[in-house]
Amino acid sequence: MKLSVTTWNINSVRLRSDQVRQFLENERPDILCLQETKCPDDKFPFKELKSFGYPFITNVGQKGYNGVAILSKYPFSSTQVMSMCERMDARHIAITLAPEAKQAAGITIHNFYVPAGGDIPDAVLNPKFAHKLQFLAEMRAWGERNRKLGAPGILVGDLNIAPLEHDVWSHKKLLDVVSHTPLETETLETLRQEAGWVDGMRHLRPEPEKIYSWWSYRSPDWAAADKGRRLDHIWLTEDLAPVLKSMHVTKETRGWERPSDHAPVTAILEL
DNA sequence: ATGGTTGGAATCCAA
Repeated sequence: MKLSVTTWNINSVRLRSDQVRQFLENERPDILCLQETKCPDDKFPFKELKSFGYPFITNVGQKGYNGVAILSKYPFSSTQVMSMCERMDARHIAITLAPEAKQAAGITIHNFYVPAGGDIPDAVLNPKFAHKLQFLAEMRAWGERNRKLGAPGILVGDLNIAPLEHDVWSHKKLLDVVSHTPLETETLETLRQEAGWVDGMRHLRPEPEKIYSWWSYRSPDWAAADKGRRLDHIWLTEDLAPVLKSMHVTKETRGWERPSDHAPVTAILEL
């Protein structure tokens, strides 16, 4: 069987629920992980999203900021929410697929939304950058514990870091820009490798191919300028790497009217 | 060197 998983920072699920519908109609992934839903739990559009053919939904939200959700065609046997940095921030949610998901049963899918980190890449001058580093430190500690469980897993999300040289439009120009500083990129690569995750996109499409999933709203002609960054990731435990068949970015959505600044990233596995 | 845009909530903050 095929299992397809998409991650998409939607930047307001209520404003863009019709774009979610259009994307799901076009691609029909089995699982859709959303970040930045920006929606308190009592206003989350469960019914509407279910009507798109995804009867199993889990969500953790908050008013105005953050928020993560997972839509699934298959039932899950458990859900999990981690509180990071001792805050109530809704930045993680996970599911484990139930027996009805057949060969995919038992796979856990973690959906993360890493803090953006503000503008100044200095933890002393900028508390938001300090928060990002603390979040990464907690992800590292969690990743090591998680690896010892030895369970098959997929980690997706807006990690707000473009780790490799060809994950940004200009490596040199972005070395001092939050999301591509050596401190961030090295920290992310180290925690990924320590926890045994394979970067799905680069596993199939190694450098020097340029791959982006985000284009700033501030660029007047984002498509022509193409000053993108690969901030959205799908990582797999090593046992799942051999069954990863394809990875793609749906750049089309970035050209839709009133788009999210992030495009969906999808992995297709053959289990 | 600077400012550029967006969403949500409240007249600014986070991205």
